[in-house]
Order: sequence, then C-alpha cells, then structure tokens
Amino acid sequence: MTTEKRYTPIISKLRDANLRPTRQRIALAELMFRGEDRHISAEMLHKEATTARVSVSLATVYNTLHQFTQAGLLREIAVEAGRSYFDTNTSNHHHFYFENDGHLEDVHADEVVVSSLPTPPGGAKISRVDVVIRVRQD
Amino acid sequence: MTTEKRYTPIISKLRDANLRPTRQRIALAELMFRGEDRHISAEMLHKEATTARVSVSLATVYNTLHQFTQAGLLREIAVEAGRSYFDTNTSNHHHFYFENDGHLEDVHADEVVVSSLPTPPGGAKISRVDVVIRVRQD
DNA sequence: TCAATACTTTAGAGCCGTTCTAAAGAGAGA
DNA sequence: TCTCTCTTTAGAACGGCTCTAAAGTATTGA
Repeated sequence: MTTEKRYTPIISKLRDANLRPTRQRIALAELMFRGEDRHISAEMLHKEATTARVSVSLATVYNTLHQFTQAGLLREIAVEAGRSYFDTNTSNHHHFYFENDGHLEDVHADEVVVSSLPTPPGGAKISRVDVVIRVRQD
Repeated sequence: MTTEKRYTPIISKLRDANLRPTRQRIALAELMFRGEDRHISAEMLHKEATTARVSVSLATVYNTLHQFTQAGLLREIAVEAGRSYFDTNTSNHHHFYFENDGHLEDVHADEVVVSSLPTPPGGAKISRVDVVIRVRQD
C-alpha cells in the first residue's frame, strides 16, 4: 500500500491554520464543513463522528473545535449558559434564537441594519457586534 | 417584642411578583437593588451576602435569581459559556462585552440604532433583540 | 390566636459540560 | 530511518448549577 498524500481543500485549510492534518482533524472537518452551514455542539459532533465510524475522543473534539475557532474556521456562540455552539459560518451575520427549543438560525448580515454604535470606553476597539433576535414560537 | 410588618418598596416588589417576602429574598433584593445597576453572578451574590453577614445557601441564591428573572425583576445574560450573569437593569438596553476580562457594561438603548430587522420564520414572535458589542482593550 | 396548609430554605449529593493530566501515538524534517 | 515535536487519549477532575427530601417559615382561616 502506497502512502498517498491527498491535497484536498480540507488539508490545505488545516495546513494554512498551522494544524497538522491528522486523521481526527480531517474527519471532523469533513463532517462539519460538508453541506450547509450549521450550529454544532461538542457533543453533537462527537456523536456524529461515532455514527460515521470515526473514532475520536471527546477531548479531541473539544481541542479541535477550539483550535478551529482560534484559526477562524469556526465561530463560537454563547446564547445559553452551560453549552457552547460552534458556527461553521464565519462570515458577518447574526442569529435568531428560538427560546422554545434553544436552536439557532442564521440571519444574513444585510437583514439587520445597525446604523449607529456607541464608542467603546477606554479606547477599546470593537472586535465584533453580535445581534441575537430572541423569538418565541407560540 | 411586637411583630412589626414593614412595607418597604422591596417587600411590595416581592408581593407583586407573588413571592413571599422571606428573610433571604428581602436580603438578596436589598443587596442587588441598592445603588447602581449591575451584572452579577450567583457566586458573586452569594459571597456578597456572606460578607454582609446574611446567611443564605447557594441553592437559595440560584432559586432567587431565577424567580426574580421570571418575575421580570432581573434579566439573564449569557455571553460566556459556563456562567450566567443577571442584570439588575431590565429596561431595554444593550451591552459592551470586554473580551479581555469578560466583564459587561451597559449601553443605553438609544445609543444603538437597529433600523431594520428580518421577519422571524414560522410565525415566531420577537421577544427581545440583544446586541452585544464585543470589544478588546489593547 | 393557633392550627393547618402551602411555600421556602437548606446541606449535601449529583449532574453535566468542559478541561486537565500524563502517557502513548503519529506527522514531519533530516 | 531516526528524532523531535505535536497530537490524541482515557480517565480523573473541575466548576457551575440543579436536585432531593427533610426541616423551617409565611399565610390562611376558623
């Protein structure tokens, strides 16, 4: 069996982020970044990996999510205390938060117009503006 | 010793919320609602009570914070995963979130102009719009 | 006023998401 | 290939929060 190196987009992504393209990181990235943008928790991703017969420890799932976040491949969202979600959509956008069941849906940036912002105190610089539209279903 | 009933504003607040004005709830309310508006965690409040020689269990602090939130006396804020803050300012307003040390500061509602919002899907009703301006100090 | 009732508090156990540890495993460069 | 460094892992540990069930306290109505 030859050791064939594949240069898929995912491996390039990892290399660009200075992350060794290990079996685990490649598999998790493939699970997360195929198809639609999503909001995923560590546990969800771990279960998905298990279902897909990818053996990864929960610690590695956490490590990977944080490394990806730091590298700008994911964005962490905190709406509920006690559980973090990671958004595969890292472009400028906002969220609906459904109070009934706690799920999130994207809102395109141009659907929310924030036309005026205050100057941060103490010379602080704005790094991001998050708009969460909390909605109730019934 | 006569059993003297006091009708302070705090006791009225509690009665209006259908919460019996117990020693613990009165003391916690007094601690929270005196002075400036604040962003307080359960542990902070528990420590404050202890310092003020008010004996309250941590469970009661949690119960009280949630009951007050449900009654509209507090607003719960989740910016960091893993720890909840409760805001004594329940009027319409937003927040600066300082990424360096994780603290919050109020932004008056009229300093942020959200001039356009999308319609929630599935006939959901907007219950609140939270704007978090994430800033970095250096 | 007093008993009966319903609500509240509490210590401590327990839960759950997340992080830590330290030892084994695997990728990369020479 | 060897070596160095980075990565993964199981399992323990942690922190914030909630649950339990028993004791305590406010309220009601007679």
